[in-house]
Amino acid sequence: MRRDLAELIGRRRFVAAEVVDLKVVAGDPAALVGGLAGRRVREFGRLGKVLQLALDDGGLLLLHPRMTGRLLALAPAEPLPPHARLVLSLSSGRRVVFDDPRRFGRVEYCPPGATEPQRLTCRLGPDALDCDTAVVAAALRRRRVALKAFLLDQTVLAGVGNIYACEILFRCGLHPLTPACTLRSAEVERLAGEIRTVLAEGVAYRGTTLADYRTLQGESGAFQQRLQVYGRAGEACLQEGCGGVIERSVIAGRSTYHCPRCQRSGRGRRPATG
DNA sequence: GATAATGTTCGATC
DNA sequence: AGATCGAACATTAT
Repeated sequence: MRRDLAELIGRRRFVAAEVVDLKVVAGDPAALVGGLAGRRVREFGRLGKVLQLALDDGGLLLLHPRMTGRLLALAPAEPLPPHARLVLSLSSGRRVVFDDPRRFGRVEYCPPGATEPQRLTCRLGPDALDCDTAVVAAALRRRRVALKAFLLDQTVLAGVGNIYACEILFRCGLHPLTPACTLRSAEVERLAGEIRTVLAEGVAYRGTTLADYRTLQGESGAFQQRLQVYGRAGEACLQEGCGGVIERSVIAGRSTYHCPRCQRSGRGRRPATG
């Protein structure tokens, strides 16, 4: 999303911002509208799942798409999509709309020199895409939580969501219930490596489109074709010669998928093997 | 009509 | 303090 947006917007100015649904703004909608007018983006950044646009006057525009939010580039005369929440008009005449059926997504405007903490990013740990193995190792050591919950905790590492958490643990051969602090050093290295690899692959495949996600140009991602466990409950494990059947469970309140034969480092909490 | 969904936050309870 | 759980948020699709 960050790369597509940087390409589309570039050095063009925002000529207007329209808040279609007040709920999308965390903070003051009028401040956002007034603060964006006439500004251009100095830097297109991102931390975890949050887009960070640094403006030329020191202001900041943050956006978190949550479950179903997406940014769409509109053709010149194209009508707004049915769930438009925010519309940004550019000096090129083009418009970018934040479309979000479930209305969980949020945008936040921070004026230049703001003293208040940024609501969308202030609790985030370091970014997961280029996470440092030593940082992951230190965080793992301190926590007894299930690995699945560990990966979803955005204060530890920012950016791993439910789909990628399942895929990362499968590739590591680690059971999702394994307590974080029990990993051996080889497993720690493997986990940190797969976090980086799986996320990079997700980016290369332009995301995972199960139903809602679209690129800025409205195209579906392709990583859903690469999923090995997510959403595959009852189906055969894809690992050559495994013969296991993918199971679904709920960990940290989220659907979790794993192969009971490939992922067995449960340290006593794994299901009976028979 | 019931269920589940790519995410986060808050309150209650251990 | 940490963890854990459920509920809440809101809408759509199956």
